[in-house]
Amino acid sequence: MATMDKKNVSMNDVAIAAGVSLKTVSRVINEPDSVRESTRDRVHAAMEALGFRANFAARSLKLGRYGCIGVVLFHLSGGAVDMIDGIADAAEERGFALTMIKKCGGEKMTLADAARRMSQLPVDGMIFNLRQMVDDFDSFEAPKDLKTVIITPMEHPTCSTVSDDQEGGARMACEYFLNRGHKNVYFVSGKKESLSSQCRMKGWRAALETRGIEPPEPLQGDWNADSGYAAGLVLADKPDCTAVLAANDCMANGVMMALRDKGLSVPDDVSVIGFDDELYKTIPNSILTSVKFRHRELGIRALNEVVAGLEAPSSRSRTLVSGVLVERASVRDLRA
Amino acid sequence: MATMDKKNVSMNDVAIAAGVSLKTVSRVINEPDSVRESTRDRVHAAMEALGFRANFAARSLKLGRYGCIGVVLFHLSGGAVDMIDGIADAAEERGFALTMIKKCGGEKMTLADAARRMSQLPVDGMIFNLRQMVDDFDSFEAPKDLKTVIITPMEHPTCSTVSDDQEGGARMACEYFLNRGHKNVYFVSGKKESLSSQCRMKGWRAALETRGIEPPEPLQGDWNADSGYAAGLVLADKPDCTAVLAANDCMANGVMMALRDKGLSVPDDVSVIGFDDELYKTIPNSILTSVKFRHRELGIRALNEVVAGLEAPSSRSRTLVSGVLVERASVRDLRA
DNA sequence: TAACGAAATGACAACGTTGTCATTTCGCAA
DNA sequence: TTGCGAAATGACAACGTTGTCATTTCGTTA
Repeated sequence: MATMDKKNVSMNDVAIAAGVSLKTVSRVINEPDSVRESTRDRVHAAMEALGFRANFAARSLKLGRYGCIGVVLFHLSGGAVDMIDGIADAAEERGFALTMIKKCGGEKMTLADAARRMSQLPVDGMIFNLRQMVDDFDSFEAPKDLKTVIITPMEHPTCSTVSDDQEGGARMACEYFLNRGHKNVYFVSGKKESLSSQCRMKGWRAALETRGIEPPEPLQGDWNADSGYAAGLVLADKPDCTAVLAANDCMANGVMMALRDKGLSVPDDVSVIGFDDELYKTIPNSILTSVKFRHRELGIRALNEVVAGLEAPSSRSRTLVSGVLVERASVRDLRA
Repeated sequence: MATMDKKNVSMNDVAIAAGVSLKTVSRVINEPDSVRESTRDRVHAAMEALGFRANFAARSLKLGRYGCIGVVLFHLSGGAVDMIDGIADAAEERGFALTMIKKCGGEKMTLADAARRMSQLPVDGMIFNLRQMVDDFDSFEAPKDLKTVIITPMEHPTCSTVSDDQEGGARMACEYFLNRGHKNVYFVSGKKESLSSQCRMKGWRAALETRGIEPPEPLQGDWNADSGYAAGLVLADKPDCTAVLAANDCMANGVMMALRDKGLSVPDDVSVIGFDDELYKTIPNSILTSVKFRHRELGIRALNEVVAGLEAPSSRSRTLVSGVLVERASVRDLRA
């Protein structure tokens, strides 16, 4: 039995109900201190009574900004949760909301298409979460008035980028092996098209070559344990294989299981390192040493980068978030 | 060296450049067929030349809607990725974008607070992803003009809800045991505050009681493998324990490892079922039978429910998305 | 009490679209 | 050519805010 007069209650309605001008209502919302307390109370009472809610569209139209950051998901993988979590938290902290769309697969998976769609939405800047290669990566130009940050390990000619230091993480793991007397490191990759996998492989290769070691042929996996197991069976037969770097923990676990099934011990016979440090969730007393990336931190950095660039959309920076080696017992020190 | 005249190009600028009226530009965008082809081309050319992008705020203000659905994340867990994926896909398909905010922990974690924030943002309706209890759940009333769907296993007095049928899934798993001759089923729970865990436990209890079986004391876990391992050590000593239902796959794996370490075989001595069907990703040749929930489907349903209710925000419905039992080899048929 | 500066409030335009309704232009038959 | 209905286009208001500037009210001092 409340007011059914109009669909939405406007500031004007509140103003009339409170016996003040529209502008005063506006002030109560935006600069409360400039309104006398008695007036303010009256307005608040009227807002409450009428169920007033400020109109986002009108406000944004006048202000020329939205208070929203766009997020484009090109790909949704496990690590993405933590990253989104970081983005969302950082956004909340800075008073921004997120506007999200998904552009997976299909012809539409280009940066240009995503940017076109985003720029029709309420956003002051945007973040692209790109985990695979897209056709127009190099040729893409972001809208000049919309700060754009791409989460990708590749460098972009005009946009800011943020990434885990996947390459550095892989290098770190290799050096960890080599510093403990291992003469070579085998590598089990993830899916071919994954940029993460490619970067991890690149880092592995670089680390070996730096030491003058010829990298052996990498084994192709698909992120899942079964492919790691298959790789492990092959590796078990290589007498020179004392160290294996797997592109994620699941495959590393597969490798370890295969080695054991072949009568080899980890770490006594073969040492193993994985990525993502998530095996402990699934395996009790897990011994797997693993390179962990701080996805949450990544998201936070990406958001901060966008917000920092709102005033200067054409600025460009490159941020790398380093990984951490979580040491457990899966690596043997051959020097001992 | 392009136009630096104004910050943003408006329809009016395009109209002048194309030598038509502002309204004609509007028509080119919204009802192209009502504009002569030659005129249309001229306008398109002008839009291209000036880099015109329609202003979201002005458009929404006039139309009275945003084309965005709000999503509130109260909690961000593993299954949430797939759910968000489903929501995003369904939204994309129906031409909606998502407006997302996070409300985790703290005093602010009430439905009322989330609704207040959301209703200041560009949204036509909203989805709350609620995996834990909040104080004001029962007393909460959604804004009358904003369709609200809550993803939660609990029924809500006024809002539509969507949920996995966690209870049914647990019941299904128990009956699977009982139908194969098991006389009792032990249960390993997840974290106490988790609604999922509570519902799974409820279903387990109900299934046993329906058959006149007194449910044994449930074992308290925390979702991770180590807690499952601890539970497994306890269960290994119970002579009447032939069947274990663990509230997720990680703990189920912990249980299995403990049983094996105690010299018991799965499934010969003890049968095990888990939840979420994700062990195969981490364990090669996994034998764990598991109840899988279709999180993606859940997200799709939630979004569709919101969109369907946009015109009638006060409508209310309850949707349950059933789980699926993925059969592997971890359950022994005692009748055989 | 008068005069004054500061504080509080108000009137009005503007943001960039779309809806309404009026006007112009077009194609075609007489 | 003229006339006519339909198609194409345009003028103007409106959506609900906030910024600008003018006006009113207040508290203080002379």
